[in-house]
Amino acid sequence: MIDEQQLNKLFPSFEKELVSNMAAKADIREIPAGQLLIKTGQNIRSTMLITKGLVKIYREDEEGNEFFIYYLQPGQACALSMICATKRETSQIMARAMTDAEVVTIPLQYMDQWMSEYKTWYYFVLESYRSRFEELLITVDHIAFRNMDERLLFYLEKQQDSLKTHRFPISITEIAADLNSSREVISRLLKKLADKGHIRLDKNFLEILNLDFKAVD
Amino acid sequence: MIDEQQLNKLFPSFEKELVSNMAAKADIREIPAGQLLIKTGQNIRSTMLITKGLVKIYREDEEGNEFFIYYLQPGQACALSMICATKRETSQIMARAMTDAEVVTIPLQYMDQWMSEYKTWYYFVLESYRSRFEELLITVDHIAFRNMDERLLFYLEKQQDSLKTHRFPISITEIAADLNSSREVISRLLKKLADKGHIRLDKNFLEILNLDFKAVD
DNA sequence: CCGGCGCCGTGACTAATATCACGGTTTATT
DNA sequence: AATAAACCGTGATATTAGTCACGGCGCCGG
Repeated sequence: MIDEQQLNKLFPSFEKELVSNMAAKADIREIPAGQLLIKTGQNIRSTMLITKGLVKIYREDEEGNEFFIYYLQPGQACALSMICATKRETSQIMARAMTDAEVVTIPLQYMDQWMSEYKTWYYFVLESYRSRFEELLITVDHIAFRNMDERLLFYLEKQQDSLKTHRFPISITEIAADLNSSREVISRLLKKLADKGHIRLDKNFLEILNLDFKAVD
Repeated sequence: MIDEQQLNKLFPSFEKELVSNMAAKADIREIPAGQLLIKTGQNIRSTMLITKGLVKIYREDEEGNEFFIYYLQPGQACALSMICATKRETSQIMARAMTDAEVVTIPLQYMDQWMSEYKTWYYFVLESYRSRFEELLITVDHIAFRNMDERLLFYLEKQQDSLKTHRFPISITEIAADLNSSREVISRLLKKLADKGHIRLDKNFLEILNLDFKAVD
């Protein structure tokens, strides 16, 4: 059973009736850390709202290359799942729980119905599109215009912001996959950053000391 | 004055009342070929619907590098202008008229008001987001996973589809700018394609003969 | 205690792309 | 005709990133 109080806290903009309706109509799905929520090519029949945990959204091509797009946090929706759901298309992305996670899944018909019934719902949907679109545009910028060293910095900042900590567990191999680069390349770039005192690496952890590059060559 | 009949034809999904309302509240803007509609950093206060001509949407970074994103055709809206307008933010993109063009500009307040008043309007807005989002995702794929030769092919296909012709005027310099590559690189790649019989180049024109690569190395 | 495994660092090499330098062609303008 | 401007093609070279080959370290299960 869905906890209305929790929903209220995570989605404070939603009107009361919408929350009740959601609690009645939607399902809760628990996802253990590491498991996939959505797979490329999968049919999507529901919209997902994150209520717990951290979900990584990434792209994967035919050869298995990955490319990190963004994280979803509690209180956010998978904009892609709305797109795919309403168009009855297959997913173009992968979603993986990075920690134990919990999502509310809303069947397709309600997603659309609530759009006209609840103003707060469609504002929420629109805002999800907007913010993800902008994020995606910035991502395009980076891969189009920047070299790997700058992209790596941007990636680290994003991690810091999403994980809300300066020190987090991550493997170099994973960073390389996220940026669709190779372990060796990232290893060398990180070493440079460490040499300059911007980060510190210990086993399995990366600590960000200072990413302020304004005064650095 | 806005021609309601023309609006009806271009936006067949819109209900009659919406079209009348639009004709009354919106402005028409004529843009000569080559001119900018939107510039990065500009404040956006209205949503734009294309009614005539072809509009190129692209990204530009601080150093003036360009990156083509997609074309907008009559009957389509600039999803970005909706985003920027409703959030009162500055534009993150450039929009340039490739041919003489005409756009309907809708003041911010109506964009939002109509969302709740006219179902057909919000379906249209949602659909604009959706399709642009997917297009952007595919673009990300290409720059993340593909080499320039494949990206060039994809670009040519896109041109062919948008311009609805196999033969169109374009300079190699412009293709290079669109792909954020360099003229020399594109020149060499096009030569390869020409040698294999896939395209033909004459001065200022590019003719696509056959982009079917299934049986080619 | 040993072997396997996953992760890591590094030097050498290769591939892709960008840049430089140059000269050529066409077109418009004077 | 002379000149300028905007294209274009091509060889040489430089830069960036990806790949290969290797060895090291730490951890775990038998």
